[in-house]
This record gives sequence, structure tokens and C-alpha cells, in this order.
Amino acid sequence: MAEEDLRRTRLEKAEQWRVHNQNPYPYRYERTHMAGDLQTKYQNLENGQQVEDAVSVAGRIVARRVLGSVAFFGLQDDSGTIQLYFDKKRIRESMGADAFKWLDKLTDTGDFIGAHGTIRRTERGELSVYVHEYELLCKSILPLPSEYYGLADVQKRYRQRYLDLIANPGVRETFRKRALVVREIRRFLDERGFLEIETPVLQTEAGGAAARPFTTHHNALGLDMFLRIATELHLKRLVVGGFEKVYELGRIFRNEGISTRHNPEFTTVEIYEAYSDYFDIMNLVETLLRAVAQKVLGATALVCEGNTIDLGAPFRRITMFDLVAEMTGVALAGLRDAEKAARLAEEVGVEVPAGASVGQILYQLFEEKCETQLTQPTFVLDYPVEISPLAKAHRSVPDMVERFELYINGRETADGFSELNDPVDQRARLETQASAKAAGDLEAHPFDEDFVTAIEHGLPPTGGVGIGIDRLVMLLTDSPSIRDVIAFPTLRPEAVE
RNA sequence: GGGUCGUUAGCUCAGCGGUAGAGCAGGUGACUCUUAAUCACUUGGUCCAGGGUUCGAAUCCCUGACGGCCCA
Repeated sequence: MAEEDLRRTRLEKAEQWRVHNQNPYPYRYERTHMAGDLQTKYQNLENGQQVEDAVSVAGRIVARRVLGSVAFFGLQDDSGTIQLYFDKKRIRESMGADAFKWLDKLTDTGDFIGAHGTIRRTERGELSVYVHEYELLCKSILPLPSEYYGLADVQKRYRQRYLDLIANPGVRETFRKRALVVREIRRFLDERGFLEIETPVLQTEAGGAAARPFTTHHNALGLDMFLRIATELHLKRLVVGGFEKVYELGRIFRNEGISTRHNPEFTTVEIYEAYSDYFDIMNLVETLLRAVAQKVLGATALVCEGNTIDLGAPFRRITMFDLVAEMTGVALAGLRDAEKAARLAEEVGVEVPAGASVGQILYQLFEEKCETQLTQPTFVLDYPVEISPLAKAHRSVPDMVERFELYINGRETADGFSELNDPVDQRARLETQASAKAAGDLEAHPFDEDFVTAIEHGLPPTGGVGIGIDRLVMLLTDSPSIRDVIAFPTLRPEAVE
């Protein structure tokens, strides 16, 4: 039947309720119990047994089976499902002659209903509310996806996520876990004395990461502005200002392609701690991830994409030099001759652009040959200075900085460093970035004078890290696409006629 | 951005050059313990859009839209 006809049929049913003096859109319902709690409470009730405990439940009708003088409805609420058992005789006695007929003729799956009755487990073992009285709470006028097949159309799942949530069990669970992850991270940090401070989303310079920003415009100021691509530069200003432990968990925006691992808006938590270096921060991250997994999954081992991943064991820590040497056989440590490094890279099949430095070649080897193979949690240490303009120079290795990235299941999950607090070095690094930007590098960092000024006032020794919440949730829920962990992922609008 | 696959009833899908189909949902009727209830009858289509080839196109070709997957 055409959608228009289905809608009309249901609108007529709504009208019939009005004719019978029932508002199909009433204002409230006095619910006493949740479906999931009842399932737990009466799990030992035997088939065919009933108790006289009075309950009122409310939710969406997700299944309907009317057998003539008896009816079974599946009711879904936020906590789970429970069956409603209607007996024509009983409904007639408590609600009048036509009440059972209305139930049969004027309700559909998708409607919301409230039901008051007693508890009974049917002969066939389904826990039910044996209904005395029911009340329509909302007449829906569009049909639900198939109860049996669920909703498979990927586009529809993302564009009409509410249908996905109703029809596909597991989707709700993913978003529930996401909320737990966020809550646990905040609890973990708050408990350790970190302060969450919100920093601007609208900025006149979008810095703190190598990425292209979204642009927007402030009308009253007549000013083009950018959406933030990181929270780093403002959080460090707060450390300059004397907040020694700060973090922000929130949305950032990067104007880049969309893939199973990238959404233009995504969530990170950035954490800064004064008087710490990147080793302290690695310890913090390791403890944090373990605590989150324990809270959300009840375990520190998990399975993602068929890989068993152990967050309980100490995370491996290895320098990028050593890792590249181990996985590709190319040993670049101590090498200063870029041309020789390029030849070594090409021998293992990695093409490097002309003029690339040893550091850039190292990083390229790492990206192409190592990254995706890091299944178990691995901190990769010490990055080339060229690609890390906000990290502090390495205390013992020239041309490198004290930076780590955490890889889990082949995906970058966290990025942290001993923060650069030498103002002269910081100014020079950003000047280099600004020249690259002027020369056409769209992802180069902009020069942020105000930030450099803050650093000139003195940033104590500080360690910091950013953790990708979306990727962490993907890991913990075994979701293959970032769209599975973002309720409303970015999609092109459908064509309008 | 490139390659590739997909888009047919409200949902899930078949049909792949000769009158658009099935199951579920919907409608009518039967049925007092169903579980994808069952049984009978039945309504429902811009076959993503536009162009082309053909006596004839959901089907073949081209262009476009949106999406999945792989690659960058």
C-alpha cells in the first residue's frame, strides 16, 4: 500500500479515537514500572504463574498479535521489552464493551500505549502484563520497519536514526556505551583533580593541529572566523594562567574527506598536566583506557574486528626509529644523509618526495609500513620535529621531539607530548609552519601571535594528550565505521526535487 | 578525488529485452496462550532522475544524484 494510504488509514484511526472520546495524543501517563526491571524482578516466575502485583507500563507497540478474544502486544520502553496480554472478557469488564475492539481495530505497531494490570508469565513462557486497563498515548501515522528484518538500508539508518534505534537492537547499546565512555573519562579526570574548562569553538585562527578548518562569518563584527580543529592552544593558555590540570571533552571540526574513520565533526578529550612529561602522560592514558574499558565492558580484554585486544597488559612502548627498523629493516637512527635515507626507503617500496628530510622519510615509512599492523596497544615514541611544531625538543635525540601516538587495532587513538614551552623555539617552529602555509600547504599551522605571547609569559613543564573519543568507542563496541558511533553522521543532503 | 557495487511496494528482497512479483506490514473476515501466530480474500508501484538504443527498456548504453566498499 502506498505510504499516503497508510498514513490516511492511521489518521482515520486517530479520528475514531476522538469519536470515542479518547484523545489520541494525551499529556501524561503515570508509569510505575520499566519493562527491563520487571523482566529482572520476575525472572523466576514459572510458566502459567501469575501474581497480583499491580503495575503500569508505557512504551511503543513493536509487535501485535490479535487472536480473536485475546491479544498479545510487544511493548518496548527505554529499558527493554515486555508483553501485554489482553483478554477480551477482562478488558470488557474493566473498560466497557468496545474497548477490546478498539484495541484490535485502532492500534498499530509504532503507537505508544500505557497499560495497567498484573504480572503473569504465559503458558509459553513470555512475561506479560495481564492488562486491566490500557490507554493510547500516541497514535503514530507512519509504519515501522519490518519487525523481523529490521532496517537494513544504510542510508535510511543514518538519515532516520530513530528508525534504526527502534528496529535494530544493538544500536541503542552502542550509544549507551558511548555515553558511559564519556561519563567515565570525566569521572576519572575529575577524581584526579583535573578541571574541565570550555574553550572557544569560534576562532579567528584555527590552530593546534595539521588540518583544514571550516570557515564561517560573524556578521556584527564583519569578521571571517573558523571552527576549531583542536582545543590545544587554549588549554595551554589555561596552564599558563595557573590551572595545572585541565581538560576539555568536546567537538572539533576538520574540513576533510569522509570515510569509515573520518567524520567532519568528531569528539576529542585533550588533557594537560603541569610538571609532567610525555612519560607521565602515557601512564595516565594507559590507566584511563583500562578504567574506561573496565567500566564499559566489565573487562580489559576485548574483541574488535576479530582481533583480541588486551588493554590490561602494559602497553608496548617503542621509538619510531626502532619500530621502523623492526618492521621494515630500514635503520635510520643517527642517519643525517637524507638522500641515503630516501634510497633505503625506496628499497622497501616506499616512494618519497624529492627533498624530504630524514624525519619525513622516517614518518612516511612508519605510516605506510607499520601503522596498520599495530594491533595491540602500542605507544610509538619520538617524532620528527618537522611534523610536530607544538612538541618539545627531545632531551637526547637531535631533530626529534618528545611525542607519542597510541595505536590500537591499527588505528591512531591518542597523540601526546611533552609540551613545547621554550618560547623562542615555539616562535621559530610556528614561523616555519606559517611559511609553509604561505607557500600553499593548506594543512600547515597558522601563526598565532596571541598563543606565542602566552608561552612567552611562561608555560611550566607540561605534558598533554588528545584522545579520539569516536575511535575509542569504535574499539569498545567493535564498530567498523565511525558512522556507527555518531548518532547523526555527516551525509550529503538528499536531492530535492 | 579514483575504482567498484548498489538504488524495484511502507519494510526485506526477487525479476536482468516481451503485460512489474513474493514475504511481511496495511484492509476485510475467522480464531481465548501468541512469539516472524495461523487460515481465507484483498489494496498497494515516477522500478533513483534525465537522455539514448530498440517494434518493445526495471532490464542494454550515456550523464547525473545519493549511498556502501576498496584505494588516495
